Amino acid sequence: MSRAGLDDRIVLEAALEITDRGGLEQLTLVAVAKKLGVRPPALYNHVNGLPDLRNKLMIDGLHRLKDELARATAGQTGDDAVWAASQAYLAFARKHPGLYEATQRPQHWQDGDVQEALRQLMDIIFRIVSPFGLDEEAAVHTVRGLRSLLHGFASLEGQGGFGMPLNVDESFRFVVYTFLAGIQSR
Amino acid sequence: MSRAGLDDRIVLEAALEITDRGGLEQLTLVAVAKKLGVRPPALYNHVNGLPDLRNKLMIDGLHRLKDELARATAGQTGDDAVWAASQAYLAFARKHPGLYEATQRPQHWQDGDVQEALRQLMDIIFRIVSPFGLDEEAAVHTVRGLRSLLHGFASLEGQGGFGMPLNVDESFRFVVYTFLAGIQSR
DNA sequence: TGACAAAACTATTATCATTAGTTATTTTAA
DNA sequence: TTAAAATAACTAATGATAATAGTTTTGTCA
Repeated sequence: MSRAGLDDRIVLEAALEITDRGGLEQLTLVAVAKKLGVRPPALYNHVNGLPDLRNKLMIDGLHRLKDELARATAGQTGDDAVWAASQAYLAFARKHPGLYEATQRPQHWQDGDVQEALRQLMDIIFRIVSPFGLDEEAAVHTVRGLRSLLHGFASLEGQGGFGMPLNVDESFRFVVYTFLAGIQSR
Repeated sequence: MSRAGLDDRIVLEAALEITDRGGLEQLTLVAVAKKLGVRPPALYNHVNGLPDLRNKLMIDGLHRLKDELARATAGQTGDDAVWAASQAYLAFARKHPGLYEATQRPQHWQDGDVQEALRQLMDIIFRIVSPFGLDEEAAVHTVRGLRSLLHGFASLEGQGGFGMPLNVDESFRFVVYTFLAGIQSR
């Protein structure tokens, strides 16, 4: 029988690779087990079924995204910070399409760990817009707008939704700075 | 045996209701068959398997969305047209969460009917921003931004992603007009 | 070294999509 | 009006997947 020496982390890592390669739909226990050279039931020693695996993937993705945003914006402020965060956000979605997709699945938002990961992510975004000196309501609106813009762009691009033959990076810059200009003009 | 009197349209309608009620994940042939009082294989007389059904749902959703946008913006221009289209877009995503979700699945974007439906949808959005007198590149950037904003907002809201206790409709107005203000300031 | 916990296994059940082959019902055309 | 063809449904069977139960092997530690 010779143990495979699995581990929660190893299982998650395998799930991540499968998901980034083929999308969240490709993530099955059979696929993970095959990748790890093990029979599907063996995974239940490390993960509580497929929904739990998806959930862990979501939490992992949220933490990674938060870390990327924190790193990218360290020491920056104002428009620069927003632009740095935007670039980091899109880069993350591009580098980890499956993980990013997993991050956007609301199935388990009642889960405590998910909520905590989300809270930390939101914290960072609020901190990024705080130098704009907006009142509390406007700050919430602005954060919602920024999230919408970033998620919408990443999501559409990931789906191949931008068909026109025009550089996508330029569009991204245009779009983020347009939104920033709109904020300034209020 | 007494025929059930099915029909492509009836099957699609049943699929739509199931999807809007429980999300795209809930759409199974078993569920559709049960709803129609029929055994699953009977559906193959009207639909070429589950992928085809999802595809038809996508096309149907794109056409409906396009029609809503066209209707909402008829006779309007400038910021008013953008705002009217934005409201119609969000209203559609709210009224048909499952159908909207199906619309955003890129699985079959090589399908000719899907491309045609998308083209028509894009046509309308381009027509809406055309009065802004942007050059060709800026128009593409702007359309990409508007789509990102609308899709991102609809998607996040649909996932329950806006947790703060602040009116979501106000945020939507704020966000759309902020983007518009950004366009003007360029 | 022997007991126990952990990790893997086999076997099984249930759900779903799909295909093959069959039967009943319409529709069409002679 | 009726026989043939097309259509719509069915039953049965297969294959993929998730999940559970029960068993066996492997480490670890007192």
